[in-house]
Amino acid sequence: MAPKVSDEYKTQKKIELLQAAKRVFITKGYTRATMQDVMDEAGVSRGALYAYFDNLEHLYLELLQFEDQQDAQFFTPIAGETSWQQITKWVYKQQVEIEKIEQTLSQANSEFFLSLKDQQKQQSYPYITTRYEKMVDVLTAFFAHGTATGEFKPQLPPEPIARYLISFIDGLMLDTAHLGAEKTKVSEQMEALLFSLRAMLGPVQ
Amino acid sequence: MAPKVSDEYKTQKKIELLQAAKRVFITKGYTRATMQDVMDEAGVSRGALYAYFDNLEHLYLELLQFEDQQDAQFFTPIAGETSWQQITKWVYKQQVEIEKIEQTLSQANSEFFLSLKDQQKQQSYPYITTRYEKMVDVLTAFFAHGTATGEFKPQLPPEPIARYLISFIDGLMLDTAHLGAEKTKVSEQMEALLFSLRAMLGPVQ
DNA sequence: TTGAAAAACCACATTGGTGTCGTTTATAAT
DNA sequence: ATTATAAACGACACCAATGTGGTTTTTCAA
Repeated sequence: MAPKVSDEYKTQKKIELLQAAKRVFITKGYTRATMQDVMDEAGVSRGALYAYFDNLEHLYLELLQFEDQQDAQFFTPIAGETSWQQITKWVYKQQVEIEKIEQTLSQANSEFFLSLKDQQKQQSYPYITTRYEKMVDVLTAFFAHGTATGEFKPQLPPEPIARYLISFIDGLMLDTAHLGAEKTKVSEQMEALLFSLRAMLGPVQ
Repeated sequence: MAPKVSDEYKTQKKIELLQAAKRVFITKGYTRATMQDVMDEAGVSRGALYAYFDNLEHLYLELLQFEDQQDAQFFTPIAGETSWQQITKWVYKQQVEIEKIEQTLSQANSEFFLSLKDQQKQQSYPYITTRYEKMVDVLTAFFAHGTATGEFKPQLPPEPIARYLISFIDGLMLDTAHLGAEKTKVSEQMEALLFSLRAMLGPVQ
């Protein structure tokens, strides 16, 4: 006997489908995207797509995880750079990301998270709820490290600073997704953010 | 001859329907709410509801305007209170609002705004796009006033501070709508906000 | 080469909601 | 009372999208 294609094949195909889905989500957002759109974009039949993903929600969730496994390491201490330099760089990276928000998944992400308000769903996707916590942890650890080296003299505990930073970025993304980068004056706001961070962290430099 | 019910009647009925709709939007958000839900909640027939509102979008827009015509005057200078006291109060009011986010329209609002990403729609509803601008103006004027009286010694121009403040609040709302008020630690973040504002505005006191 | 098994196709039944429209009911001026 | 008129009703046709399952096509080991 002899069935089947290689083990590779399926995961490769899956990645292909995820990439097509990503394109769809970027242009249509989450709410207005459909399985049909993904089929069309991937040039694949209904049955094929459903063989890999049960529904749009699962599809998005997989995409989210796939994308996530990229970043993460931005906040591990780097030799030869001060923590303040690192965070300045990160802020700038966020700015660039937000300024070309039309070409990112930010909008779709917001929609996706909002669409999960359904109680039941939230609990069945622990991944979603731990994402925020993880980011808080990473930032908190980063601030703690900067403090330990004597570079920061924080005026507030590190964790609230971390949460505060996340809220601001999320809000700026939301507003910019809605109004456009010119209307929200992204770069001016980033200046204000850096000013605030400096005040809260009291970097020595 | 003689037709018709009173002129009052219709506007009264409309308000009734808007209130029913509000309850629906609070519990289901915007995306998952349907005209059917509103009919059920209001105890009214399909035809009746459509006689007042063409579709869900128009319905929400009218509700939004109806709700908006409440606030507005929070940032007009008040005799016997410093600007810093006023803004502290406002921040606290926001905190309370966000902490009971399950009973407000915040979630529905976010969803509604996001759902308008469609280019065409955005332009046909100038009200939506000017809402943000109006809030920026109000806050900017408020900061400028506090500066004119010598109470603030701002380290940044007032407008970026205003936008920055709005972004943070929007982000905190978004995250809290998604994760709940305990997970986001609303009050700690508000402390951080006040700290930042103090640093940016340099209030004398 | 052949044939078993999986991958892909696609037609179909189903769902859930929308907006319309002909009909019934209620209102109030005469 | 009568009657013109508008408000409210609810059945219906429609649409867009979903998920299923029987069929065809590929693939690859024997």
